[in-house]
Amino acid sequence: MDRTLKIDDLLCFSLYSANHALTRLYRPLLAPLGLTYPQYLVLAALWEQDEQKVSDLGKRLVLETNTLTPLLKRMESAGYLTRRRNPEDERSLIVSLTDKGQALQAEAQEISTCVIEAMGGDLNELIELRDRVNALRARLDSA
Amino acid sequence: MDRTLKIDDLLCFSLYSANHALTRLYRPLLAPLGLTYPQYLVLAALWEQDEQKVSDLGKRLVLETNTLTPLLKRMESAGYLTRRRNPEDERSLIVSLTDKGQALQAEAQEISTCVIEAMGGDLNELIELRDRVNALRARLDSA
DNA sequence: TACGATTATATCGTGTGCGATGTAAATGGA
DNA sequence: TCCATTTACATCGCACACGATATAATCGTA
Repeated sequence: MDRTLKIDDLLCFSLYSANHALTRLYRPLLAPLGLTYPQYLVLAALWEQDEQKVSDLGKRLVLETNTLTPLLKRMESAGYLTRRRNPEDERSLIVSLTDKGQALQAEAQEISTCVIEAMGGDLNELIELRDRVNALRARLDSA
Repeated sequence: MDRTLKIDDLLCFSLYSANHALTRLYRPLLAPLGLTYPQYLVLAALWEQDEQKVSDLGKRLVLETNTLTPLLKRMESAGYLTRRRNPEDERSLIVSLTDKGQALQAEAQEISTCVIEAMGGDLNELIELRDRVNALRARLDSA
């Protein structure tokens, strides 16, 4: 019997669906902060390393400028970050956290706790799953 | 040391990013058929069981009617399926494959082969990963 | 049977994602 | 120096995804 067809569809659908479930989980947690999940990821990237170029954020999050530019403008309007031209290369734009953007990191700790709670399982299991999913993503990216 | 913060973000980001990578993988494979990945999932659901109500598809794919209605209309325009009122309950709509929609199942076999190839690894590993991701999704849905 | 509540789908607005294309700054020979 | 090429970001159009809301059909119950 050929098991080929279903496995692919179902693993793909698992990831698709788990991703939606996560977004649904984050939505009410982030809504009070006026953030969407992709916006939260941008903040997380900037908490890790402030003052990044748009292209750096794009590499880190694997998003194109046609996604990032309007997203960053919305976050700038909301007062979470600033965008200024790079004096050393006027083509590029440097994205920096505002005080308000910095301050959110503390609240994010609580959100993380909620999310881990909802994901159940122990941390080791989650870490192992993360590594396996990352390995799959790496294979897909190099394909 | 508190490892709490990063793990959550990175597992969530892993899923988010792996999902995007999969979509990018499918795009060029589905483009010749004029299909998007969510549309392909609808076809897959109908190949499994034809003549489903919109609400059935919504449950299967975990999508709301505000997503499905326009998507199904596009697929109807493309000639892959038909939408007709349920004579037994005029509120509901029955979605059925056309011959053209049925015929695509054969081509999907090739796409699956490409996708499994790109995901590398052996089938057992992919199946195990699928089960773990599904278990996570189940925990998230019940939270 | 009348009618408020429920159910199934549709519509609207906003925010991603991304292919295709545009624009300005920087780069690299000839 | 000149100018074609490349690079970095912006803009446009289309397709999800979903909260909020609308509408029509059905159901439940007095």
